[in-house]
Amino acid sequence: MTETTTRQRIVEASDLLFYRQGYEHTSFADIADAVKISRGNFYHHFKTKDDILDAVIEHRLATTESMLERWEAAGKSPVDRIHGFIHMLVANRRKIMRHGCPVGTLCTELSKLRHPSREGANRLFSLFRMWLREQFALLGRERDADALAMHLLARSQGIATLANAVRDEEFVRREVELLCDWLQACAEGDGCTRNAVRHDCGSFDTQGG
Amino acid sequence: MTETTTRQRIVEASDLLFYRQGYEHTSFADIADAVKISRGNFYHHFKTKDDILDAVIEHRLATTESMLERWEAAGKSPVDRIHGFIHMLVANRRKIMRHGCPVGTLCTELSKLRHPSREGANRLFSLFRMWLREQFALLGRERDADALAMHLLARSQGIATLANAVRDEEFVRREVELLCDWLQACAEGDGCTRNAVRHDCGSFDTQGG
DNA sequence: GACACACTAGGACGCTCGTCCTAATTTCGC
DNA sequence: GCGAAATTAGGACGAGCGTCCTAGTGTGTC
Repeated sequence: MTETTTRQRIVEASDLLFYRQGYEHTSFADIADAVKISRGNFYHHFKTKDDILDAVIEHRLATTESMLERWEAAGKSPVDRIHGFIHMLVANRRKIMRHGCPVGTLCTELSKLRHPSREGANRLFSLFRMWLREQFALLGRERDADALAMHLLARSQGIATLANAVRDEEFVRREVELLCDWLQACAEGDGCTRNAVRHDCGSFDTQGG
Repeated sequence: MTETTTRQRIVEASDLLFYRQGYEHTSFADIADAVKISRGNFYHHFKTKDDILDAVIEHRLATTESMLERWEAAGKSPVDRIHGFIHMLVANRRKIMRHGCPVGTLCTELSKLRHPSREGANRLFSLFRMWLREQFALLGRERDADALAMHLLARSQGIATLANAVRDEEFVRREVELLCDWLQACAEGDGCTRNAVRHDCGSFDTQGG
């Protein structure tokens, strides 16, 4: 009882701190302060800091999954549901401008740290990717559903990264409207994966390591 | 002479390490190993680690500026030059898949650390932004040149972030082709900032923050 | 009331970090 | 060649880190 409560509080406080300050920059002391327990008490709930990270990732996976299920139930059409995804950028714009996207920034940090849980964090991306892919398939875009999902994910990540850097709310608004236009176009079939003329920009160079 | 050389070597080694491992995760010992000098020797060249970071940012600003000047000279038309920017994603795709975008990941990290040099790093974004804005203006898009520049920056950032997460070269190739299509459309006037029908996705919610 | 067990507090441990000091070595103008 | 300045090496220092131990407190069972 109190075990799960304290553990839960540790996970949720860590979740927030990892998001705001980054994983590496958050210390046991920070978490202990937030949860108001003694530092030595951690060992009873988590063996190592990495264990806390894993619990945070599991927690995020669970909340994301249930959020997607809610969207699934709430949206009447695939367009509605994808629109719900896009709308996240608007609803959370203040957090995003302050701390970036929780998923993207965590994956980026763990990648730099070459952290074992890197792949675990990537599963958060996969969750969104699979869900979006399904929505685009329902939209009649079975053939390029995955490409469309990845495209939307990338656009969202880019908006979050730049919004965090320049802190421009108008920019977020503008880009979200563009995404809505794009979604509309997707629904009408003339979407965006390789619809127009081809340039010769596909010839890859070999420099760079 | 040897002063500037050693200092230069410290800056360049730090530049690379900050990119690969992140600023916080890189220690004096790491840099000393890379430059092959003793740890105590740093103090003669830089007072603090933050000073090294500032020097690295200045160094990146300088190299970026000269790169943009080279593009300026090499590209025959604005489309050519913007295409050069987009092509960066292809030329550096391996580095990007391994470590993300040098500019974006640094800005994101310094933002989380609430680091004083955060704004300095953002100037790297500004450099690209102003350059791209000028190119779009020359393309006859004076009125929305800045929006187009920001849009392209965001798309690039998103591609870099996701490429780093999923490590999918085909994804990069595909998205770069989409960017080329988009650039072509921009050049033909029917670009992308608010061209299509309007949805009601502009009504901002107030939750979050 | 005794016992087992979950939980907590506080601090010790060894390590790495950024910083800073001092002494040796090199460089270079004169 | 000499002296001053620049440069280097090596290590000391205190602080903060993640980890781990131990003693103490509560709680429920028989």
